[in-house]
Amino acid sequence: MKNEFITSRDVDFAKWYTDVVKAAKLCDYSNVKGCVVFEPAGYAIWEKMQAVLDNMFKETGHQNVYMPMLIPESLMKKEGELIEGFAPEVAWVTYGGSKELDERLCIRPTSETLFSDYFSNVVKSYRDLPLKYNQWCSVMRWEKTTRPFLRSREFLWQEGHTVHSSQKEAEEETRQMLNIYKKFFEEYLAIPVITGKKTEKEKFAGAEYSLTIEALMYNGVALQSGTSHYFGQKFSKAYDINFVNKDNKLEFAYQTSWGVTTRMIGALIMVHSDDFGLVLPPKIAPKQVVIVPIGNVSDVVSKIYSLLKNAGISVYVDNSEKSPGFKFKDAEVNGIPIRIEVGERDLEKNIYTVARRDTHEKINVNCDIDIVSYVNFLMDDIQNNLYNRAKDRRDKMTYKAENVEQMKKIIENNPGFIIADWCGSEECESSLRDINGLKSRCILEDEKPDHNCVVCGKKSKYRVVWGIQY
RNA sequence: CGGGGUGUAGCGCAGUUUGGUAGCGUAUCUGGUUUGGGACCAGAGGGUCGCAGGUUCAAAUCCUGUCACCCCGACCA
Repeated sequence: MKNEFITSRDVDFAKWYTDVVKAAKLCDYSNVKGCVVFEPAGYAIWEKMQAVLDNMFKETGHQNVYMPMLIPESLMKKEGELIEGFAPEVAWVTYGGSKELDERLCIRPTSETLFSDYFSNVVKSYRDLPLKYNQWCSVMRWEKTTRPFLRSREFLWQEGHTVHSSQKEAEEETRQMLNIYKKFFEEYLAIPVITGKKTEKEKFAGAEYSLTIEALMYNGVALQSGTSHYFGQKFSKAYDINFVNKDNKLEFAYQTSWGVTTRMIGALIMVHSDDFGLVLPPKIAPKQVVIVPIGNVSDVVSKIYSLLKNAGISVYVDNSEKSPGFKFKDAEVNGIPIRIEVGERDLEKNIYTVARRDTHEKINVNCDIDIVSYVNFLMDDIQNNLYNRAKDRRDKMTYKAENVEQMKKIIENNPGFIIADWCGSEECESSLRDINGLKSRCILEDEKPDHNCVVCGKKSKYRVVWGIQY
């Protein structure tokens, strides 16, 4: 029954992942390692994500802008931690035509420097603040190992950059954007996430602190899915972004940045999809319903099609020359949430056969029911089912550990999230890397540690989620 | 950067040991018959065998070099 072109995810997860990507035609490899071609099916998912997020950003007072792709080396180097963090993976432009450039230009790996430089020019007074900007663009990081959507050299993302006149307001912004990401993941992508603070070692280069949303994939591997950074005055001091405050004193501004990427497409695959191919939550699926006609049924098909389309449901009819069986498999591999089979044999009995992608259930539906309400009901149910299924799995794969031995045992048997208390020392944190590359995912801010440090046994400062990451 | 592997039709592969006309499956195209879980028959098109050099009457095959990609480590927002 399962798709013969797709390796089972329980046999070889990495192969399964690329099989699903290829079978659903989400992207194709290009001539440059780590740079992929986004094919229509993959780009449509991104456009849907963009539409929802962009609306959320605008509702919270953000405006879109666009910064250059190239950053002069001198500008890039003004803030020390950032360049130190990104230096190994930036790509440089050294020639303009045939002439070697006096100063080389880096292809943006992230745009803090450009935004900060711009902000320093335009921010004069507290009356100019806050500035709440976002840009949709691609960035480049010269990664050594690459995988479609999860880690590529060029990837698409949004990066929000804001400037505020007070620490409080900037920190509130950092929280707000993290919550927007959490809401987007849980309500639209149907992916439950853990939120928390990155450790000093894992935080963004140049940030005072970084907040993160962490999701757990089907195979128990963690995926850093979105981050929101509080910069305090680090960049404003390096780039001279100051303003006259209400007391007529010069003050450095407070900044944030936050971003999510096309990696979210990878998360959708690794959380929801199965051995039949892609599975998409209805709220993010570019195509929500497919109608498969069997035999001479065009009148009924066009009636259902119009009803659904006029109700704002994304529906298409598979009128290709292929056999019905092929169309069923095709709808499955492409992750269409609902398939309506309209066949002569069924119509004699006054029914349609409706198949849902998440459970593979086939339902006989009476032709007299209100098809629009039924499809809407089913989409809600699929959306909820996908979320609950992912959450149950994540909860089952979330463990507690009190010492290194327990952590080892857990990771070697069933990878997942491990909750364990930690003293806060970088030595203890780093030493856990020896266990299959175990890293801290985030500090749980709302929970207090009640055990000693898993590594050194001294008093704990934090309760931390650990995991193996992509 | 270290260890291993692979480059042959769009995709998946055989052929390399032992040098001798470039093959198979699938996809594509044409015609016909089909349609309830990846239809069938007949025909057709498609190749710098990763690249460069060498040995040879003759190289996908042997030798040397080189490049790319994949996997495992290391490294890494």
